[in-house]
Amino acid sequence: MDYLEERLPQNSAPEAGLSGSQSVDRALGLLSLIGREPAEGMPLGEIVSGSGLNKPTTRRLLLALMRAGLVEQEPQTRRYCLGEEAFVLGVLAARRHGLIELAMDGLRRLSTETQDTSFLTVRRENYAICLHREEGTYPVRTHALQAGDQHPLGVGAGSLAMLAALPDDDVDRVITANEAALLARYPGFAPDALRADVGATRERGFSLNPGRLVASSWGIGRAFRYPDGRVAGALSIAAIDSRMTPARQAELAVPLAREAERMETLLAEMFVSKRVARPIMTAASRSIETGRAIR
Amino acid sequence: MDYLEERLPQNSAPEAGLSGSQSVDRALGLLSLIGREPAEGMPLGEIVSGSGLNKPTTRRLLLALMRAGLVEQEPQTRRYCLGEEAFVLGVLAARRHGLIELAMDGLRRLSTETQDTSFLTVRRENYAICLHREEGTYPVRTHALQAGDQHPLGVGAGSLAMLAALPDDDVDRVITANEAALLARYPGFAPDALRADVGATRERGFSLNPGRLVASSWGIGRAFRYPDGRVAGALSIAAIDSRMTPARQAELAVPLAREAERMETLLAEMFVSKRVARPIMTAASRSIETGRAIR
DNA sequence: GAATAAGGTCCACATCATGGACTATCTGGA
DNA sequence: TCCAGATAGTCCATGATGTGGACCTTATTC
Repeated sequence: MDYLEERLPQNSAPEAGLSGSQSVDRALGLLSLIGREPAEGMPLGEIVSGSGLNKPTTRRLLLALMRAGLVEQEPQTRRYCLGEEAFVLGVLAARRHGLIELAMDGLRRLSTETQDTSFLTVRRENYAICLHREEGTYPVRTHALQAGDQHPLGVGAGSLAMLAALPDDDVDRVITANEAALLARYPGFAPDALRADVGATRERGFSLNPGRLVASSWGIGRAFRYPDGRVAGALSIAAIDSRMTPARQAELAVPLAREAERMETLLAEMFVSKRVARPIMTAASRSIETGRAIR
Repeated sequence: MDYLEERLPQNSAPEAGLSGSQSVDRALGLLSLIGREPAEGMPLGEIVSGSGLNKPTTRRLLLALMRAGLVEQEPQTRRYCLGEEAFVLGVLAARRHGLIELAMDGLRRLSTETQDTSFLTVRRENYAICLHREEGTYPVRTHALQAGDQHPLGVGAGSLAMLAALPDDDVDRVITANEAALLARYPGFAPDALRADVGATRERGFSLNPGRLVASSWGIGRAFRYPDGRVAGALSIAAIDSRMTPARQAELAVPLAREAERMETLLAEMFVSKRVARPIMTAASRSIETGRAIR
C-alpha cells in the first residue's frame, strides 16, 4: 500500500498530508516514471515494480493516461511510452517556461565560436535533465549527452555546475538521496568524490567533468539563476579530451560565463516585464527528500 | 454530475464505458483545459465553469496537478497555468514525437529561400495547433500566428491544409463539432465557407488563407502524412498580401510542396528504422465528436 | 465599511478506485 | 506439437477514497 515501499522505509514519514487525490497522484507518478525511462518505453511489469502499485491499478491508470494521449502503447512490443499529447503540452508550457527558446541564441553562439557541442541542462528534483544539445562543427564529437537524458545531480558538467550552485545543506540532501543510484550505476561518482567536485567547482568558477562518464568525453559547465536566487539551469560545453587542456578550459570558460550571465539578464527581464512572480508551488519547491515526483 | 453538461445534452450518449478512473480523467481534462488557454493562466472560477466540475473537486485536482509540477499558480493573480514539469515532459516526449526537430531544417530552408515566416502545425482533435514559427528576414512580418496558438481545423493556412487532407466524412464531423465556436468567434469562417475552402484547396494542391483571420495577413499551406496515411501535420508560409499575389503563390507552392514531401520521406524513414508502428491509442484515434479531450 | 464576488476549505456520505484471483497470450525448449 | 513459465490484461466484491453542499476567508467595489 505504501507507495514506493521498496525504496522508502515503511514509516519514514508519517504520511504527512493525505492528498485527497490518491489516484491522480499515482497516475501522474506513472507519467513521470515513464518519462524517466529512455525512449523505447517500458513494459507493464517494469512499471508495476517501478511504481510499487499492483498490476490492475497500474493498468487502469495507464488506460486513463492513454485516453488523454499522454501515454501511448506500441502494439508490437506492448511497451508504454510518452504520447503525442505530452509533446504538445510541452509546446504549450513553453510559452511560460521557454528556457530553451531563451537559451538557443546563446547555445548557437557558443557552438559557433568554439566549434564544440553545447548544452542546456535544468534541475529536476535530484536529477539533471538535458533540454537541448546544439551541435558544434568540429568533426570529432562526443555523443555522451542527448536531449532528454538525465543523470543524478553532479554527474556531468552542467549537472555538477548546478549542484555546486546550491547551498551546502541542499548539496548534502541531494547527494544522500542519490547515494544508492550513484553507487549502483555511476562508478567514478562516489558520494565523496562528488563533494570534492563541488568544492573544486566553486573555487574554479566553472565545473569540469574530466571524462568520468564516458572516457575522453570532457566538459565544462556553469550554472545560472533566476532573479530570486534559485538555480534555473546550466550551460555546458563538451569536447574530446585533446580539446580540453587546462589552457583551453580557461579559454572556453570566458564565453561560457558570458552566456550564463546573459541568461540571467534575460530571465530578469522576463520576470520583470511579465510580472511573473515565483510560483506558489513548483517542482523545485517540493520535498527534496523523496527523490521522486511520485507521491 | 454529467461532465460538461452545459455542452452535451444530458443523455446524448449513454456514457459508453465507465472508465474506472473518473478522477484521473477529470484531472487530465483540467490539464488540457488549462493548456488550451493563452499563457497567462486561468482563474479558478473559469476552470470550474469550463470543466463542469464543482469548486472543491476542481481545486483538489488542481492541487494534485500542482504537486506533480504540471500546473503552477501565480501568487499575485491566483491564476493557474501550465508548470515547468509539463515543459520538461514535452522535451522527454520529443524523443519520440519530435516533429519539430524533424521539421526544423525544412522550415529554415523555407524561410531563408522565401524571406517569409514559415510554420509547423499539427492536428489536435478538431483543432490545429502551431508548434513552431520560423521567422523570415523580410522586414514586414505578420504575427497572426505564434507557437502554441490554436484555432479550429480549417482556420488558417496550415490548419485548412490539414482539414482538406482528411476524408470527407471526417471533414463534416470536424466542421459540425466546431460549428458553435466558428459562428461565435470566427466571423468569416462560416461552416459553409470552410466546406468551399476545402474543395478549393484540394483542386489547387495547396491551401490559401486570404487574410481572413487578420486582414492583410495571407498564407498558403500544405499537409503531410504518416506512412500509414494519417495526416501528420502541415507546413505553411505567411506574408503580407502584397507578397501573396497569385503568381507568387504558385512560386511559393513549389518549395512548400518539396518540403512537405521531404517530411513524408523523413517520417517514413523514422517509422521503418525504429519499427515504430501505429500506437494502439493516440489522441487522433479518440472520439472525434466530443470536440475536447475531456471525457 | 458594507456589499459583492471570487478563492479556498470542511466533512458526512456513497460512489468510485482498489487489488486478489483469474484468464489470455506469447516465448522458447524438448 | 505440446507443455512450462512468464508477461499482459480483465473481473468484481469490498471499503477506502473522492465527492460536493455548505461554509469560511480574502480581495475589490462603491
